[in-house]
Amino acid sequence: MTARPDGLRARRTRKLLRDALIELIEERGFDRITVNRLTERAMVSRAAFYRAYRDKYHLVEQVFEEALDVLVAAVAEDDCVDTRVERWIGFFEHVGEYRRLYGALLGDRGSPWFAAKMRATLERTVAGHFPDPAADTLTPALVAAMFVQAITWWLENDRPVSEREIALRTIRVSAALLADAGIGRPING
Amino acid sequence: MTARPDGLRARRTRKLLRDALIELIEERGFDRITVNRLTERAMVSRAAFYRAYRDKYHLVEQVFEEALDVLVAAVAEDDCVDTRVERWIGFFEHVGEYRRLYGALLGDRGSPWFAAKMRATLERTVAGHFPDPAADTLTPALVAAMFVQAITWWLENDRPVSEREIALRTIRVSAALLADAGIGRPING
DNA sequence: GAGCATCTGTCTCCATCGAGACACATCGCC
DNA sequence: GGCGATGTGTCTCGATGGAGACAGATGCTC
Repeated sequence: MTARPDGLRARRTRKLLRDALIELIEERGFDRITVNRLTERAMVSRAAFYRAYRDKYHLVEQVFEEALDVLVAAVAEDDCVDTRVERWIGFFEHVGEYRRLYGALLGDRGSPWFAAKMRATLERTVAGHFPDPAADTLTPALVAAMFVQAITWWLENDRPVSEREIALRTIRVSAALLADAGIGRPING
Repeated sequence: MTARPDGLRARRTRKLLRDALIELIEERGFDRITVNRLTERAMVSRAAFYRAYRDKYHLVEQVFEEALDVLVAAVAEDDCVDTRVERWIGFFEHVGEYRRLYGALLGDRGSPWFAAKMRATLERTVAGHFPDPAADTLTPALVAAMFVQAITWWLENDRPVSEREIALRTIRVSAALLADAGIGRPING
């Protein structure tokens, strides 16, 4: 746990716990998960669990953050092509790939904690592209909340529209929001 | 391997290998699977593989036989209700549950070996219900082949009809076959 | 046919994991 | 309030599995 060993066994233990976590969140919601059931489902001993994580919050935090890292990386990717739009389509593609995780954590059985964490992460990403981030903290917060809501809606309704469409619609609204705040090329400019 | 330990670790190793096997059969076909790729996918060491199984044939044999055992048990179940038909519907329900396994093993990327093994198993089950099994060995073989083909068709076409319908249609044809052989209440009578 | 890559099946050694017990907390129920 | 069941987090000890090396087989390419 402290040293986070990267041997096959340790990685496997973490993977099994991750998968079990997502399954159980889907089935019963995060609150009703116990370490006992988690380890039983994952076919891992409780001792191994505590070797890898402090408690179930630590586990879910790690899992969620890993996913968010990949997500932010996908959006922030500094390719030469001038296609901000493509990046946000990539964003929703990532969400689609990890839909079980995001759906479980952001959905009814999840916990407000995750939505808040995701909002904060996106907020930082958005603010990072502002000329003077300290000047306006409201706008990034609103944009971030919008994106989280877009994801939630998209997943709860079983992705009724394509990645491209949901991305375009969300960008359009956020562009209006940013224009109102007096910001020119707002996202990933 | 010889003693087949039933500790959590040993059971987990077998489960991981089973799952990896099915995945890889679906992806590349049984022939092209190597123990290396198998253990890599399963996140298990080669040493652990050889502790649990002799080779990949041993593994697939075990996995397949486990499933067939459950299957035969489902059909042979000695309930009081006079519903032979229900049992064969149960048969197809089982097949539906294990569709990834059966589909993988019986499909194009599988190996004739499995279909043959399955036919033989069903053949024994069918013959077991004959008054004098030694008298006619052709009829059970034909009936068994029919059921295997019904399963293959059903899975390859993504289960286009319900369990009940495929069961009824298959039973109807086999009833004709059995009547022709002069056998009265043929299946599970 | 030589050379190279990959796979197999087996081995040893040591890290990690499972079993199970521990005290303590929490909860629902009578 | 007391009680039983269940959960938590930590610990020890023996079992199991990973790392990695091995010879030998197979197969592909030049």
